[in-house]
Amino acid sequence: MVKRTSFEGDACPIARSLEAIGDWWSLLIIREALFGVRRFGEFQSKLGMAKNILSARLRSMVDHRILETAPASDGSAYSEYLLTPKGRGLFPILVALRQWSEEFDDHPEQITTILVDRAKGRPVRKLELRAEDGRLLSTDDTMLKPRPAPRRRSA
Amino acid sequence: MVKRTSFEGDACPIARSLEAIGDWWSLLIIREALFGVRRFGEFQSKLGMAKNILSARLRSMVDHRILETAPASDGSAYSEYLLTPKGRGLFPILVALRQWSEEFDDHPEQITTILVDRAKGRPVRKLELRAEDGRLLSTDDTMLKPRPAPRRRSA
DNA sequence: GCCATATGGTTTTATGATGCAACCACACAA
DNA sequence: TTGTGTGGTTGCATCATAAAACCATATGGC
Repeated sequence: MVKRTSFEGDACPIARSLEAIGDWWSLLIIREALFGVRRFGEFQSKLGMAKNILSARLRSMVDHRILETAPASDGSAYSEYLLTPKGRGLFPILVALRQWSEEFDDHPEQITTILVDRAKGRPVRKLELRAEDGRLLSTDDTMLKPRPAPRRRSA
Repeated sequence: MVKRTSFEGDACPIARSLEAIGDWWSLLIIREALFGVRRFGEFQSKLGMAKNILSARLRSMVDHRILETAPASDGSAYSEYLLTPKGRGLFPILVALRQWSEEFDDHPEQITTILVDRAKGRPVRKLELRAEDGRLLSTDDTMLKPRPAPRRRSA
């Protein structure tokens, strides 16, 4: 078998996320969905991707409960693709990708949009990772610990 | 030509990030690199991936200045792969992927590690997106604005 | 020095994934 | 009835990936 290796049973949560949205198009579909895109044709025209691939990705994300189909709001007989809470939970990942590009891209002048605070219209801050007590953490301030086994019922 | 569509010239910073690290393996390689892995063989054995693919990914990330090669620290005649600042800047993306899995995965009991604050050994908080004035922002509190054109020299 | 073995890759070959175009199904309008 | 637009599915060519074989360079024993 020469199939693409699956991360499905992997213990690493990063690998598990990539299993769901780590392909070439999924996050861009989510980006559009967060902007309010719902219809197949609208995804297809905005992203310029092949229709069969879009179809496969939408189906996969519905299977992963990132999207759900709804019976169409404008009366037409087709279905719409809406984000679930799990799908909206991808927002920080998109922000992190955006900010990495903004900070390190070799041609930042080609980036034409800014993410702003809707209330004030001012750019957002960089994503912050904090400790329980509120201290800002950088990479070196963190480490991985084995998770305590979930106790089954009582002790 | 039927090649995989490139996001290279895309104006969207998310697409630009995915162009560099949006493939199946790159982020897992970065994850290992953040843990201190430096050598080809070590990446290969820890990730269990094909050596040719690893070779191609390492080369690609060196091209993108995410990794850099160094002449080996332990005396052996081979080279090591070290993260650049741009590479270490991917850390928030990995944290975001991890936290999404922790929050929404269907089988969270399969996740065996926790990201903790090194100083206290306590789990970190969720990534926070804040406005300039410090307000916590959720998806709906944000929007995209066109970026003002970078002025060339004077006005 | 000479052979065995480990490390660090590259090459070869087979298959899965992707891209494009063509096709089908249905709704609606003329 | 025909035409048009939307929402897909199917076929086929090409690309990317996986697995294994292969090669080059150390390193170690003798």
